Amino acid sequence: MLTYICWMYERKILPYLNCGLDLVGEVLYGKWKLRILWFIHEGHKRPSELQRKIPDVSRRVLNIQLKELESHELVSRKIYPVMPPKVEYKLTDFGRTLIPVIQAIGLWGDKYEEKLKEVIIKQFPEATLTP
Amino acid sequence: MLTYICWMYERKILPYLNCGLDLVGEVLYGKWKLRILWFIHEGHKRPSELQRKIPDVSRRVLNIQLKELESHELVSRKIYPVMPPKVEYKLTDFGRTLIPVIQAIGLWGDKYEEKLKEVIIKQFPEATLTP
DNA sequence: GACAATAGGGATAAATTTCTCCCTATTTGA
DNA sequence: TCAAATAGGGAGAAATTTATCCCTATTGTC
Repeated sequence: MLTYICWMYERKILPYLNCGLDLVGEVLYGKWKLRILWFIHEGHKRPSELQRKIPDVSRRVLNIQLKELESHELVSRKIYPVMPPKVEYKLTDFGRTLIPVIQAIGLWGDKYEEKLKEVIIKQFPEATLTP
Repeated sequence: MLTYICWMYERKILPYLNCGLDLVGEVLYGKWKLRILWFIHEGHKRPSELQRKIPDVSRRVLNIQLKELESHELVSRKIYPVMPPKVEYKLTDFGRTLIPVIQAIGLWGDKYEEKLKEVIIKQFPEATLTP
């Protein structure tokens, strides 16, 4: 049986908060979160913009991950009382401290792009991936 | 119906390989992988040592994530033909290039430990977490 | 009037990851 | 002889995350 607290799944396994890596995992462990943060940092503030930047994420999940980032105080959400509705996200001061870290991760991925593609793709049967 | 290729789940949704962050996600997106890499880097080479360093991971999952890291060529596995069995992991040259990135992540987590604990813990009902 | 764009949620299914339990095999030590 | 340590896998369940489908509401445009 699934139970939810508001929009959030009620976890049965409590988080581990032993070291810095644990803590980071709690706030960044989500399939799209790093990219969401990065695109917000790049100035794509509105949900619809973010969705266009990351077309693979469904709108539903994008909303949920944004809510989590907001609840972790990495981003803030501003609502404009206009119609049609307008919402803008931006990084908080706290969220901004994460940018150099995300950048380091992305740069490593860019630097070793070829190697990474090689080791990732070799796990898939032929013809399932078209580079 | 679940199907597995050897030890690995046969994915139905293919990976996204658009940018560096996607690529990194493919090899580091696992609950324990960053810590596994970090402890190997610190010199804890044997599976049993790693399990003692990370008691929260089950032995089964530790093995699986080690296999994935090996298949992604971030670590290498050396078997000593002795009894009882002895296995040692170490970082590959490629894996070593990741250490500064993991360190940056961990340092950020350490630096903002208090803030992170605060925003994480506030999502849990009272008395479920004992700091 | 029909339709797109805007933001977002409910319900539910599917995918994926992680966990639990149990089993193999060998050597050392009590 | 029995237990512990070593490395590791199978089967299946549970937990968690992500995806899909559909709905609300308003304004502007064709």
